[in-house]
Amino acid sequence: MPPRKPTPEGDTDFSRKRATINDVARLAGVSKKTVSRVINDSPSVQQETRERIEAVIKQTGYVPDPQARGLAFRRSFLIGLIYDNPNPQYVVNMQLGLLDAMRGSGFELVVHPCDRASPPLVDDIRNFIERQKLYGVVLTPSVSEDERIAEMLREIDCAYIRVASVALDAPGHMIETQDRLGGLAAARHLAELGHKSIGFISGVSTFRSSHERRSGLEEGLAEHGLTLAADHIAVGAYTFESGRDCARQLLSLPNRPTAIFAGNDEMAAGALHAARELRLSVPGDVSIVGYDDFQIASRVWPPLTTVHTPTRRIGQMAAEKLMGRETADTAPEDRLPSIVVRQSSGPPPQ
Amino acid sequence: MPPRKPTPEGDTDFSRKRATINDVARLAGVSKKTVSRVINDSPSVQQETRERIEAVIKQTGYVPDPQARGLAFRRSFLIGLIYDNPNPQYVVNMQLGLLDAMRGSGFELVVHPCDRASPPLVDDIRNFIERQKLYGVVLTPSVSEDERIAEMLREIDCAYIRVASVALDAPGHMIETQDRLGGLAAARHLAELGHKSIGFISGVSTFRSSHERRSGLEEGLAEHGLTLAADHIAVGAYTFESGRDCARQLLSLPNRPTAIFAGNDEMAAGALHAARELRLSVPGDVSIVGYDDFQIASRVWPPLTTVHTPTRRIGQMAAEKLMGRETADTAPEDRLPSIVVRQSSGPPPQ
DNA sequence: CTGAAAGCGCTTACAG
DNA sequence: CTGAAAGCGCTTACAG
Repeated sequence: MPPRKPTPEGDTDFSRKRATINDVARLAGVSKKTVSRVINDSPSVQQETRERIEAVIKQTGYVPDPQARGLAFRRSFLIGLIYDNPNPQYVVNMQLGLLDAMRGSGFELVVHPCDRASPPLVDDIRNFIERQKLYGVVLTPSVSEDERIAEMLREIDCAYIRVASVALDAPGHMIETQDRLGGLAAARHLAELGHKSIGFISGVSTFRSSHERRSGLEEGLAEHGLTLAADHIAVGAYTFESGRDCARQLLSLPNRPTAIFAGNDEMAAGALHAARELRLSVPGDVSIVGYDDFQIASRVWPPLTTVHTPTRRIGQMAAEKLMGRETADTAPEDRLPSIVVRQSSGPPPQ
Repeated sequence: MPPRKPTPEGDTDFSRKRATINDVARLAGVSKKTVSRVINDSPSVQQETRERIEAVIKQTGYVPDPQARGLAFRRSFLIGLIYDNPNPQYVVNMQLGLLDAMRGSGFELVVHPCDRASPPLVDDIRNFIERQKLYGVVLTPSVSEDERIAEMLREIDCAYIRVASVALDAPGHMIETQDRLGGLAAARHLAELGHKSIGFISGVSTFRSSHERRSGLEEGLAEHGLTLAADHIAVGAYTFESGRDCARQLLSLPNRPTAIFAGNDEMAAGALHAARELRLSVPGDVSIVGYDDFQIASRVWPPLTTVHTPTRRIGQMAAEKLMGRETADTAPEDRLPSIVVRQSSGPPPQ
């Protein structure tokens, strides 16, 4: 078979080479500007013309080139995920949620981990956004809580969504995870089991969630006439090791708590190790409750009672909001933290 | 302060608006083509001219627009990560490694999880690549093992790197993780502890790693005159639940093994749960060895002896190779699996 | 070694 | 409602 001669005037085989806006315009007998109007859902196209163009688009399998479109729009079709949370499961769940919403939209996800303590952080993010002309960005804790970044984003007029435990910005820029409610659920669970002496292992204080989870805990205890004793609070760092160390400290107290609420599952897993070292049984001697409901919660022994966080759903909501495609309201149980009772919590010892 | 009048002929304030190739050309008194030559490291630019242009680039902070460059090149500066491994830690480590190598290169990472069982898989990936005109892609197991995808990649002439346990392609397209060596290390460790009766929980058979890890195990056992009994092999699915179920089966055998090598940490964690249910102590009654050395390995009790996989380093090597920037040879211990001894393995019971 | 023209595949003004 | 021209910021192919 001899190589096919290119037929510049009437080529209609787009199985190998992708069709362009010019091909569609030629085949539909209109100008490329009119094709552009159809692509961009402009209302000012005659119904009949629109249908003819749409037929050609379908037939040729034409898809607009995001690069060319981006160059002309001065804006790409890339969405950036900017994060500093080191937990792999959080990161992956968030990515999956964003991608859930982005599937079929023509947008793609560019990931950008960062270090909040890095001095050039704000400039780095700014360069990343300006260089790629990002369509918008999603920020997760704790970088989402950094006002310097939010300010820069407004300055360069970049669309953004901040995922955080409380409203830090205008509603259009926020997805709230309401971690206070998670702390509240943990407190109620433990109080209802009969615990009166409860310990708290906090996450690192630079994460807003640490404070929200604690304030929810205190609110829930107060409902039952209980308070969080000062010496029953230990400040960890959301890491396994810090959870273990904090739990050692709390469980070595003469008046040791009968239950510990840890700020996340990693620290709760550390607390489990500390209890084992001290030959305390869980939940017989001490109940332990985590936060996140990541895989680790069901891998440790005993499986952890924990607060489930709908991270993937949160990610989906964030991307929908960024793309201006908010779907119908989500049921609260789908987007708010909720307690998952497993085997690490039980009534206090007699 | 009155708004500055734009000065089309001599604007030199690029603190707000980014400089373009035209600005640099004008300021350096050359054509934009010559600036383009400097950007692209063309040798045919006079030293003096080059220096003048470089000075202007530095002064203006000019960075070429990847979108415009991409449109002209017919290729973007995006690298795609295509994966179907559901383990969050694997995914995140791989991403971090790729980003390690990409930092400062001007490339960005676009993530593309997929489902290998999906019928339109190959077309989806092809559309993803062609639409975004990806510079190249990195594939990880098990999609990296799919020949239909590799074939399509060659057909559309897309640069690609396959990360897999063995060489499935030309060296220029491969990063080998050599999982056989990991199985070998696990076997030697257990044999040296004195185990004679060893069980194996395999990963899902559609992952090449399942077979490589097993063949390494058998090779290591053979070195000590041992073999893997047929009824000591259970086929899991790389999941926690499958590991638990397989271990239940193996540990309920009349001639139960004194040690179990699980194909990954998740299954090893499941095996730990099974041992606990059966009131077998680890490692007193049975030793358990995992594979991956992800965080979970040190969170469970007892902390797992496991095979460490340098996933992040592997990712870094993959991106370097894709960008044609291979650095000096890595020490083998940096890129090969190696055993990490913790507390889940010990001598067999007397 | 250097440049003027044309083009990558789109969109934004501006007309009509 | 539709289109011809100019432009987004680069590079390729061709000259000189």
